[in-house]
Amino acid sequence: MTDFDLKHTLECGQSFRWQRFNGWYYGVVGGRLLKIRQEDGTLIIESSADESDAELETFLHHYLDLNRDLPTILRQVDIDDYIHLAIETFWGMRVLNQELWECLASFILSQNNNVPRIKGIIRILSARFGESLTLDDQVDYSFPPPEVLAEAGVDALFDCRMGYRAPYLWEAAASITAGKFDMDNLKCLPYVEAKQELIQFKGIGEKVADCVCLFSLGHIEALPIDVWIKRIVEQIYLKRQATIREIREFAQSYFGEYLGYAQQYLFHYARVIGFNTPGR
DNA sequence: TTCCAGGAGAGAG
DNA sequence: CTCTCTCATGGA
Repeated sequence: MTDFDLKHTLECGQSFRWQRFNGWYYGVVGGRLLKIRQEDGTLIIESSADESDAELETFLHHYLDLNRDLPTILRQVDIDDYIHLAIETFWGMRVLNQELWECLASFILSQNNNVPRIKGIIRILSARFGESLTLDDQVDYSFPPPEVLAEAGVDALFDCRMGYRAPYLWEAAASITAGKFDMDNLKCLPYVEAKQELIQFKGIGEKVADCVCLFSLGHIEALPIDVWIKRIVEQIYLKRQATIREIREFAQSYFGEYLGYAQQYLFHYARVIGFNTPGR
């Protein structure tokens, strides 16, 4: 395994489920609690589930997006000094393929919210409605499926401190439980159609739909435009205020088909390092 | 105290 | 179509 960095991949704000402890990353994926550590080119993994190494490896290869040719992608978007620094700094960071329902639900909760608090809400939600999983002395909880949250009711969700987003999450859970929305079909649709379907949910707009397309459905051309991406494009590239549409049109023509990957490097770099363009 | 966060819906114009 | 106001929460 090459061109992969576990730390950057799990800490760049695309997933809300991983936490570092004693040099390991613990997280729940696919109903199992995992602990992972990277030593140079190899990953050391333990699972709470009773499964074969081959099974786990296949799952993780897809989840961590290891099947994609990262150098080719990064070479293609490495076209100016600022993103070059981002790529250099976070080389090996990959865009995850997260589970659809958890990703959709998580990003409904993400609107007008910050990463630490999103993580907190998801932790409460999982602890209250998920199933307990144990690995070593660590305990965590699976993400509750739609039918469990639909059954729980809006008030119970509101008690998880998610504020006005509670009815959005509940309606999505109820609609999926009632069979009004086909999650498997969504995985088969091309980017533009998948995004269009996602926007039908109350509480999912263009930005959250793009997050689901990028972080779960494998559409690496998707561009979620949040306050950070808006600031980056305005300050670093356009050097003026711009509308969401202008930002999208610029970014698509500038970065091309791997826009989603470019976006994640820019997002993480701006948040962690800042907006200073390399003096030259 | 006010501002901000991986925004979106409702209403006005 | 675009612009503005509002929404619950907690940390800075």
